[in-house]
Amino acid sequence: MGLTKTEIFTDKQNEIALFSKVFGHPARVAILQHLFKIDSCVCGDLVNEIGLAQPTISQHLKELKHLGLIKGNVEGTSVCYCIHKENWTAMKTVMTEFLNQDLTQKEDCC
Amino acid sequence: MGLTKTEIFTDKQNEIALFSKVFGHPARVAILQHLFKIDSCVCGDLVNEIGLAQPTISQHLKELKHLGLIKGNVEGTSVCYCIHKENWTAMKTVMTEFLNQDLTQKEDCC
DNA sequence: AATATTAATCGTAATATTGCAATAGATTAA
DNA sequence: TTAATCTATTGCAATATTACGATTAATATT
Repeated sequence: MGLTKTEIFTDKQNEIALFSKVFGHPARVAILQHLFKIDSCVCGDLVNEIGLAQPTISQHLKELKHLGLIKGNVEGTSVCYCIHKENWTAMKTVMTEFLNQDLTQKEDCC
Repeated sequence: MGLTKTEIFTDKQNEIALFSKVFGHPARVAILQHLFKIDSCVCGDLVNEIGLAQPTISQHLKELKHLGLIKGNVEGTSVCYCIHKENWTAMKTVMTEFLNQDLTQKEDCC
């Protein structure tokens, strides 16, 4: 099959999975970290920064953009990318709620 | 190719990607949420709780176990699973650091 | 011992992902 | 206009993931 049965899960569960999926590749993690690190926006130097071919980087950027975590702005022949702050914050809320589920109440049964 | 070039990324980036990848499927999210919700440990009723076949659940459990986020304990014919608290906390530290990268300093350039 | 119960593994089909060469599109410079 | 530069898209090959039926393994019950 190779096809995830999204319909049997809640919207929240699917949302968490979608965000996680996009973080599930080190290139996308590296792209995001670089966008956070650099003060000004970053264009095609992501290709130099990360050691992948230009079409590959472009594809990863597309996925990040599709989820709304980054935005791109055309500047001459190059495109300036940066973190979409509002959406990043919203994503963080969802993910943090998932990660911070309460561990304290249960005793260790295993 | 379908093969991630892990060698060109840092250990941290690969670690974040691995954790995220395991959260990148709603069934695994649902399993973890259920393990958090139930006081006592949970065995094969995950198959009933989530609408997937037993081998599929078993496979997802295996991945979660492989990353160390859950542990399983044989109890008679059934197996009792629960969150691996120490490892979950360690994972949370890594993921939170990634999610909480500073947004405040940069002005919106896009 | 024979049977039932539960979970793991194997095998396989369908689909998704990753990566890149080649190409196309868009903008700037000469 | 032509050439140069940068990014997106297309097409494809290799690999990974998802899901499940069939089977196996292990323990419990009778």
